[in-house]
Amino acid sequence: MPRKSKTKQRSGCPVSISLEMLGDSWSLLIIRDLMVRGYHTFKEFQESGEGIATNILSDRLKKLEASGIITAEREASDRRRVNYRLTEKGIDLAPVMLELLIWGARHENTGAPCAVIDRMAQNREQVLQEVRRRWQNHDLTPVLPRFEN
Amino acid sequence: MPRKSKTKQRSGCPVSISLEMLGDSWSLLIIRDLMVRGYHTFKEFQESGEGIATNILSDRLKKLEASGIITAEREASDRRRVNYRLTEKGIDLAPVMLELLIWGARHENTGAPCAVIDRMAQNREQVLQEVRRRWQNHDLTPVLPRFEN
DNA sequence: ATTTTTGACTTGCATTTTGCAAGTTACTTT
DNA sequence: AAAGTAACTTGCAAAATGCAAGTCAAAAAT
Repeated sequence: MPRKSKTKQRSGCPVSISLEMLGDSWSLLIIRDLMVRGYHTFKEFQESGEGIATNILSDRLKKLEASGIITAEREASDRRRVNYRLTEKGIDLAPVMLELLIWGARHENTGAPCAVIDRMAQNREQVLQEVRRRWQNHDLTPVLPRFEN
Repeated sequence: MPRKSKTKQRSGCPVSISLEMLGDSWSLLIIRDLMVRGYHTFKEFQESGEGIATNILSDRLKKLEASGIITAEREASDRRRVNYRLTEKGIDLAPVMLELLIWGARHENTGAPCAVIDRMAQNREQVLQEVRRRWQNHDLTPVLPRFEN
């Protein structure tokens, strides 16, 4: 009785495979923190305002690392700290993130000012270039602030 | 003791709010079926190759309807059938879907031929226009086939 | 050089969500 | 009238999640 796999059969559709990695409520929020807020430590994610539990955060970081979306590296100057960083594969999610942001802002009452979002929607390519530039330069200046409620 | 809400406090960030509606493994797959495959009935979603359980499918359809992303309407010619359809808000998810598709195809071994995806990535606007055109015309011709595994 | 604090996790346990099989109900077809 | 079909429900076990508390190594404070 060689039954190894958990019978979780999904199709080979790219969308389906993407969702196997990203299809939960937390993964993309962590990626947002890394991508547009310049967060890069456990504590920052934890305090990012969404209220993620530490065990779940720990689990998601592991899974994202296993998927090759982020890397984890201990800081040289303070060995307690772990620095999380997007890989190339991770930063390539910027277009998905941007479209999700624009969609949410357009169809829901969010804490984000419409003017800001409209301008981003008008200049998608520019925004994406800027996000990628900061990633390359290890520039942790936030692209967007926290939208408080 | 007026404690109504389940203390589920999330931030006002558009991404967070979007994920409250879409952040699970099934919702976006149903939307994909509606958007690019021309599926529109319970049975079609069920047989779409991802193996969703009927109780979950039923639940997600309700939630998507409650979020204003889809509508449900009984067919006149066969009152058993319920026709699901994307709303404007729903079809506006096309850019998110497209970017998710491109990302998945680029970074994972999917069942989708690279040439097809590359061409889509090169002509994003055209693809989006076509998707929207079909939606407007109630044209159920699939934009993409099922990528078998 | 101890003690305290900090960052990044585990662990235990109750609650919630999911997956699966088996109904059920309202039509339609034969 | 009987059989089939579409869209669900229901019941229950298994898995995932949320919450509070604890661990552990490294750094800061005393």
